[in-house]
Amino acid sequence: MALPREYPGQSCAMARALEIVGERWTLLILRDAFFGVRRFSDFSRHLGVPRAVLTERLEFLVAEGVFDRVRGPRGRDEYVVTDKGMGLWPVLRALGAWGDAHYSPAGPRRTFRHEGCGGAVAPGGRCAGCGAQVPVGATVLVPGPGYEGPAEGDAISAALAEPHRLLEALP
Amino acid sequence: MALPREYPGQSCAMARALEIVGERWTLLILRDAFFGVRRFSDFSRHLGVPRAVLTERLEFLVAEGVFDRVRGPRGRDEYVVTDKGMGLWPVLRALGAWGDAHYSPAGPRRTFRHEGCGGAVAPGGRCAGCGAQVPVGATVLVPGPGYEGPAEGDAISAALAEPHRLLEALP
DNA sequence: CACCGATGGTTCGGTGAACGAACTGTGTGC
DNA sequence: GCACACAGTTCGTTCACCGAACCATCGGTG
Repeated sequence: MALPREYPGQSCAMARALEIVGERWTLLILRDAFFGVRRFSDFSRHLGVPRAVLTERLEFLVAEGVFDRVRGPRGRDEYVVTDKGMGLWPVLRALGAWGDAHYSPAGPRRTFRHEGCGGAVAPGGRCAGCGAQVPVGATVLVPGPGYEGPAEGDAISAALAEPHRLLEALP
Repeated sequence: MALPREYPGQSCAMARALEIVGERWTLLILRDAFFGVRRFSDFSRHLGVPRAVLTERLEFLVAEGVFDRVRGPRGRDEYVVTDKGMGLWPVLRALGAWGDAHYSPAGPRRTFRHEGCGGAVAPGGRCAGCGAQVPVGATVLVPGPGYEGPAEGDAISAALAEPHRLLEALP
């Protein structure tokens, strides 16, 4: 049988992309990585994904060149987004924009601003202030009006609630 | 236990969106719908998805307001994308752009053009010809240099190979 | 009218993935 | 040496996906 991640017979770029990032948890792992999460246990704690699944997903994403596994300080492995992985930011941004538009009556839970200029970054990546196309690394994540506060006793979601640049490692 | 489609504890717009469209097959069903597929048997034949799964997905997407179920000609049910569903086009477009960039060495398999103007539509939705933001319904799907031809004996993929407007019912 | 094929499903047994809890190994810091 | 955090692995259970077969309805055709 075809592997469950495959979509046999679909010679389509969207299907091909979904074979890489379409499995359960994968896009949320990637979202956390954009938000600055890098370590196995931080992904695990913040997402609540079974550890075996997390191992398998990280392994696969490294093999596909979406993540790099690097030795961080104190001998800990860190998973960082590659250039290829950064190409997936528009996908996550579009998903978030749709989710906010239809399931956040109080307004967006997170907003994105152009570092320096400070203008709001539209889902397409354009800055409403200066009109520039903002690269992922120059985007600052700021809680929006619909933000509901961090989960109880979760250091990761508390750190995510502070404004910070995308892809920058959390403290 | 939490329903399998859920991501418990994630108060995030992306997670919320993935609870709607993150299950296996859902985004491919939606892609086909944008390309003009509307009937149960056409989805089934073209995607090869198990019929029980297709039933469940269509039902759920109708309940969530992504599809409308309407009585088509000759008493057949048709599933058409709602305004809310159209909001997901940027997600699919971004996925396809990433898939093309990294897994289509011969160039994109499909391209998108601005109806009338004829300019290429960028993943963000802007027309390279006239600079306008192109609505989904004014986008024309055209096979690109990486297109590999329709699957053998598949009337649906043959119809998809002809240039046509998005969301317009196939012949 | 009886028949027939297409449509739009439902049912059902088998299989593989996800789940969660427990366990293991490995590298620091004290 | 010892404790602890980190980064997994193992394992039994549960659940969704799979594919094949079955069923009801509708529209035409003889």
